[in-house]
Amino acid sequence: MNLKELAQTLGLSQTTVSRALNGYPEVSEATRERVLSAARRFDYSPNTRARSLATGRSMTIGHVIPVSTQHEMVNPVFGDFIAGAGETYSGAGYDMMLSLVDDGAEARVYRELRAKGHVDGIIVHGPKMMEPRIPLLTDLGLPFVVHGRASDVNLPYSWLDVNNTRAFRRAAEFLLDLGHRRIALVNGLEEMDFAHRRRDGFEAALSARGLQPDPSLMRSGEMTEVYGYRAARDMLDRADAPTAFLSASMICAIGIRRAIQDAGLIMGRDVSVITHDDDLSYLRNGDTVPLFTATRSSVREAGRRCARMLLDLIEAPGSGPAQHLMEADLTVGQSTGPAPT
Amino acid sequence: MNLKELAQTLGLSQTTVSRALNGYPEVSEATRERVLSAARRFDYSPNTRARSLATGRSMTIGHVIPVSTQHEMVNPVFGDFIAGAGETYSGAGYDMMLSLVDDGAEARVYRELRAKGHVDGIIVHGPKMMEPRIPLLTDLGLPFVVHGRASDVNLPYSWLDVNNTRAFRRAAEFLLDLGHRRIALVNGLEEMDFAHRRRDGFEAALSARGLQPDPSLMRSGEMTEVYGYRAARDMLDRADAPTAFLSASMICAIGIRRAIQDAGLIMGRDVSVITHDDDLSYLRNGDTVPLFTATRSSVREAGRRCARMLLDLIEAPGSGPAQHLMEADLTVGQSTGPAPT
DNA sequence: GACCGTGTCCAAAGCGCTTTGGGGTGACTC
DNA sequence: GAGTCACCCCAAAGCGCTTTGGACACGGTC
Repeated sequence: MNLKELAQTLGLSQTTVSRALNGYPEVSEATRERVLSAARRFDYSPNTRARSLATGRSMTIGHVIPVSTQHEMVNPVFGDFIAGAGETYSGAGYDMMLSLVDDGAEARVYRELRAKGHVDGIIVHGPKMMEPRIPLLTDLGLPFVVHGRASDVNLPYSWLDVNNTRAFRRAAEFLLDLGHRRIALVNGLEEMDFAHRRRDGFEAALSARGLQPDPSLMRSGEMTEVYGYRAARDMLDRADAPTAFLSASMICAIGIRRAIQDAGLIMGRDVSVITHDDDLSYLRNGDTVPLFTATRSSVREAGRRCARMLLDLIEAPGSGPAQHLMEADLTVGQSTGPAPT
Repeated sequence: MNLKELAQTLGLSQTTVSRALNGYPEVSEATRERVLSAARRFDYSPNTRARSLATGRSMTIGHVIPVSTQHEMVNPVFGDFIAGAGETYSGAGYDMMLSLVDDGAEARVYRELRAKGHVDGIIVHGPKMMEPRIPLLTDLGLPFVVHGRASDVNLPYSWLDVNNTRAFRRAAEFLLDLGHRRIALVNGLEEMDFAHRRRDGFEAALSARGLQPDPSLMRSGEMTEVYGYRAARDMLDRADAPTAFLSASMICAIGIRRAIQDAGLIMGRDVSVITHDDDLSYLRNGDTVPLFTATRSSVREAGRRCARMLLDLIEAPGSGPAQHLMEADLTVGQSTGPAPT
């Protein structure tokens, strides 16, 4: 059933039917009722392609996920982020489009998305420190919101980020207060902006206590379980092993815990661990008592808010870029304790 | 830049330009070259909405993800599945659309997708045993492929599934061969078809050895770390604790491992664990030596193949439904050993 | 009665593309 | 030299919707 047929059935023009359905005032209440009930009866809903061709709006948001072919890794927070964003979209009548793009081919994809008119806006995932996508999208005039930030970009743009620096600074201070002096950082890839900021926070905390960060206690890599395990295993094998770990993600932390156990040590007693916790639905941090001491910030909530920001940007284009910084809260769990003497 | 402008610039008609770009034979090679190079130069790519309005094909595949509002859980395998499917799509010029739908509202969403003409086909995720979506989609005439199967549906339809029954049967036999007699099953939600099949395989293995499955050793729930932990903790606390666990997912298994350790036991010596392993990119099963003995089947590969099946179905509608069963292989890791005497 | 709103509806253009149904040109046959 | 093909190209219709620019009727004003 399309508009034409529906109009014919009702003995009305397409114009009137369209207006009735879209809530325009130029149509009497009686007619509107008649149209609406017929639309329901015949299960009519307007063809999106035709509509968006006519309006110039696609009512679709694009998510471009960089997939590095070397690593073949899909960020595990992605599902939760999408779930949050999806809630906002479906409430507002938007659809969500996913493009998985090889690292590096992003420029082409953005240009295409723009030219094809496929999306009204874009969420940028996984910004690096110097993020060429930001000037590119600004240039293309496509509304976008970055999940995260890019330190080395000077343009104004919309972003939503967790206060990574402060979170990791506090976490490090917490460990220092417990007497730990040799603290390891098992970080994400440091070309990623968030990882860089976390390292900054970590180093700032050490420096404030007059400690030199030890490069041999800092690792950077993709946040898998195996990476966490190897990094921790490696450092624990040393004579001057760290007494505490700061981990970039729950998954890493699970690897670190495994390494601690394999070394015959006990987490929370012999070795302390603090991790960042994205509050993933399938990987909650313990039960009533948190398993890990953690800096927590819900990535699902981030998804909801990013989406909201983007829709606002699309619907009020004049409003200019907005920024939003979420604070992570430090919850104390069983994985930390005083430094062994 | 749109087709009209491009045609004007070249001094050709829209028809010719369109045909040149789409590889029709009615246009000379010289002209085609001229058109293609101009298209590149002006960064032209056809407006998808207009094109799909004209062709009746949207070149988009829909993924409808059920999100139960009670559980708020996004299946962690989802990211990897999508990554696999995405590879196939982008190779074939298809886009991917995601709809997150409250459990139960799916019927409405499918109808809408159909009426709006938004997608050419659909991947059905997470089929239950009696899956109303299958008759519905058949009825709507929308091509679809199910990732998984639905035991209680008698219509012919396309699916791709892992041989869950055999995988769990083999895993259970492996444990039985090691002398285990009290084996626990930490299963997924048993209304899900895959969980049901796994249970079948498990029970079949026991029965074949003349053992009665003990209902108090079988749990069913959403496959989170905490669920695995609780289930195992619970059972290990009993006087007649199981000596082995069969786990529905890596994430569960991590929880089970934690419970074993908390109970002061050693995995692989005191208690054995076999898990199903979806080969997630961020959660590889150990390093050179597999951590867990596992039935492994790559969900990313499943995504690739499901997508391929769907595209085939769309491009050759007459071909009828296809089925594909993937076998999981059993890899032996450090988590299993002879039953303690 | 002429004029002006106001409320309700409609015809037709246009969004950017594909595709149908020719049309013109030159080479080749007989 | 007329007829026949290829070959290359074009004008225009149509996909299903929104939106512009009226048209028409009816009541109220002066």
